[in-house]
Amino acid sequence: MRDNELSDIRQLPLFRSMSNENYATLTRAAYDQTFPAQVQLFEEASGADFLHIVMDGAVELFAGWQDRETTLEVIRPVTTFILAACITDSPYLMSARTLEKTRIIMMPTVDVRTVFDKDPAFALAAMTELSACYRRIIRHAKDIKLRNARERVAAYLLRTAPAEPTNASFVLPLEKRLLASFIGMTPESLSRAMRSLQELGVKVEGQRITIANRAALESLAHPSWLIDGPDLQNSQTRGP
Amino acid sequence: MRDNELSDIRQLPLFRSMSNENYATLTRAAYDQTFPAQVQLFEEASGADFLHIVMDGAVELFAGWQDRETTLEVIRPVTTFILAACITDSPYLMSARTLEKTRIIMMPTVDVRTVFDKDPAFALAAMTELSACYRRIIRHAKDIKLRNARERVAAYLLRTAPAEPTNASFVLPLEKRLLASFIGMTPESLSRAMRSLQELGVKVEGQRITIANRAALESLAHPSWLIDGPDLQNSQTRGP
DNA sequence: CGAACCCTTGACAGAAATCAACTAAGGTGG
DNA sequence: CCACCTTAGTTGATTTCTGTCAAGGGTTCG
Repeated sequence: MRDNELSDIRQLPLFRSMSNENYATLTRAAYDQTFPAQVQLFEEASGADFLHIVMDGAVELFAGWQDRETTLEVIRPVTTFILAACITDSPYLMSARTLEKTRIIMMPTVDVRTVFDKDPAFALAAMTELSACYRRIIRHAKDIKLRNARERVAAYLLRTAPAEPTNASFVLPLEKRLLASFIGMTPESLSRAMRSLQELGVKVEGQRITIANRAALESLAHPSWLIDGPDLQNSQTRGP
Repeated sequence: MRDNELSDIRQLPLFRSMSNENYATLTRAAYDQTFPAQVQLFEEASGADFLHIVMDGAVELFAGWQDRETTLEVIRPVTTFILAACITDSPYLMSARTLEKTRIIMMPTVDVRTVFDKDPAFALAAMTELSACYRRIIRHAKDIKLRNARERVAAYLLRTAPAEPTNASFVLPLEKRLLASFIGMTPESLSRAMRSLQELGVKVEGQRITIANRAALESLAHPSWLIDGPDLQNSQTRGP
């Protein structure tokens, strides 16, 4: 890897506090590759040989069953993914594909485990990272199990919209068909849900969304910090 | 805590390989309590003050939103829970209640974090444990998002049924209303789903289930190691 | 015995998926 | 530059699935 990339990664919470020596071990055998869009990086059930880090672009983590498929997560820079499979040396439970042109650092899992064993700072950072992943997917499960389709769309819009200015418009960071898969519905249902939200002051112009009446949307979605995550400002509802 | 309990816990993967000294630190301030059924141990959004370990009985992890509620997990002995909230010192994302008379060890999270920082063996064990939790909830999300209600019930029966003898009967480890909540449906829907599975050779007599035709059930549920977990023997379907 | 509570069943309503058709936008190649 | 093709998105009609509401049976337990 080139030096400037090295320093980029070095700043990540996962690597920030570890020793230089161990960091060198990790990066020595790492690959840095740029993939075009729609490339499958790995397939569920295959062995976890690398810890992946998205430096640029976007990666979809998805899973299939029979002829169905669902998106579990979309990874954006700068973030690691599949840490859990790495640590336990287990097969992936999800497949990964690039959504756009994407640059990825791949570190051999053997190195990750080696360094994990001898660098307490890295161990702590890895644990923190994995805890965050765990809590994210718990939230996702709650979103799916507790809210209906329309409520999920409303909540997604609220947590995706910029906090300031309050009623600003923004562009969906995901293709609608992908968003539909992520929040557990068909593209048709998403389209209809968005349409129905127009009566609550949501304007939809292609990828651009304008929330004219945040309060109305909130009274439907009841955004909660316990489901929508810490990034969402308007999360008064802390209790059930 | 009494000595015999200490040795019980000591055998857990999480504590097995750590030093005696650090183990002593962890257990010194730990509580050992036995609760009756239907006691709420903690509520989502509250601070994670203790790492919990179920020694006996069963604990439900659930979450509420508006007037709805869903079960995320049922913990049975001997297992820890809410490690992630412990490590990150964040509020719980789930509430917990006992399902029956339950004995629980509670270790102050401050001690857990202290020991985590200085005992690499414990750090590794904790990471392994958390990875397993992460992968379990990923599987749960896949189950919910990829299968419909009837398929989820069929898959649950297959993964709960003893592997040998093939067509033995068994008793559901969960109340049906709880099972329904766990696999994301209403009790009424579960009841109907079970009824409809009778034509596939499933006998339902109260809590006792008999699978007369495993193959028929499998052709509906398509059990997969990637969703139903490593405990399920009949998980040929490794690919999508 | 009565009071809960779990489970089941039936009737119904509502939600969401499916199937199909159509539009619009973007890219390709003649 | 335009015709063509592909694909995302939308819309409508319809079916399927699932939740809701209501009632009744059975069990447990005080």
